Amino acid sequence: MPNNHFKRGELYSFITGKASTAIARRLQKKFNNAGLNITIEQWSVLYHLWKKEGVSQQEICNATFRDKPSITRLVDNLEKLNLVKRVASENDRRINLIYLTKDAQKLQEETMAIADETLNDALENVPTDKVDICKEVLQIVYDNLK
Amino acid sequence: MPNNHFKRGELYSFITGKASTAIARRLQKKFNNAGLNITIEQWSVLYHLWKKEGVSQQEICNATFRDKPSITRLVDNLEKLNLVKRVASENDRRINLIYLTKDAQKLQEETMAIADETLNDALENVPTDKVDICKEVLQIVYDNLK
DNA sequence: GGCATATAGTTGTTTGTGCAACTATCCAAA
DNA sequence: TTTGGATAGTTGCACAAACAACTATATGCC
Repeated sequence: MPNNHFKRGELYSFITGKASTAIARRLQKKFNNAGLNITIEQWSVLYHLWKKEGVSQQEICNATFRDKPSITRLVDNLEKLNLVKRVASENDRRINLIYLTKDAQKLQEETMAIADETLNDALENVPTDKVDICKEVLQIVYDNLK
Repeated sequence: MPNNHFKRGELYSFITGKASTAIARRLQKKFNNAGLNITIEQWSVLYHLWKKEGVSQQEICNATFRDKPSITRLVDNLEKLNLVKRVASENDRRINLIYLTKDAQKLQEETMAIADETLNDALENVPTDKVDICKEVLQIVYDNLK
């Protein structure tokens, strides 16, 4: 039995990711309270577009660890909210390049401040070095399963 | 600025819980490959019932960090699969007590072995002390946001 | 007893996810 | 140049989560 064997009683909360669920719920509530009419999933797509826009849906899939149908529908909903636009690529007509609208640009500052605040809430009383170890472990877990 | 302030570029994967998502997907695949026709969410309910059955739906809500409608529907689906039964409480007719069927009892050994295996896959090359720190951090995060 | 309030559970709606099947386009090799 | 395989994106389906609104039952207080 390897020394990293997990005790059964602890399986559950690790698998369900209750901590990340709690963070997501808190962030969503703060968006709602601020009158921001977007879901955290939509926000996570905008998050990547603020870093780099004019990317294909496939690139968004890779960046956000989602499959193609999920991104199709998130982009559909973001388009309905007038936050992004699909623009057919001239070089390759299979590709939609996704661009931000002015409305979406306006959201960046406010939502990022709320997200910062949320993570500060979450990590209160957690020493920085332990946060670093936690991130390291989660990254290895992700790589192990990729 | 508190010393636990999170750098913006790292917000995202923490919030989305990509590690726990990856674990969940791996576990679901192993269930499917083993011909087990249940979702991980259904399994997470069974997981608690194996520890203690004959509990109310509300108790399952608390144990699994879900709201009541989610549990209503998970129990609906588990009932359709003939894995649990709702039994009206005699003391309090508002309450459904949830019991496992024989079919569900048979699933315990096999699915727990698969879950163990999945976590061993996930935690390969992660030293035990770092796993412990990670769990500790995630627990504090959860408590901070509760 | 009767009423207000709390609690247990259900239902409807919107949104998101994962999978499979599908269309359209591109590219490379015969 | 045609054809076969790869890639980008969409659609249908089943399942799940969050929220609000609802029903039914229990409880505590007058």
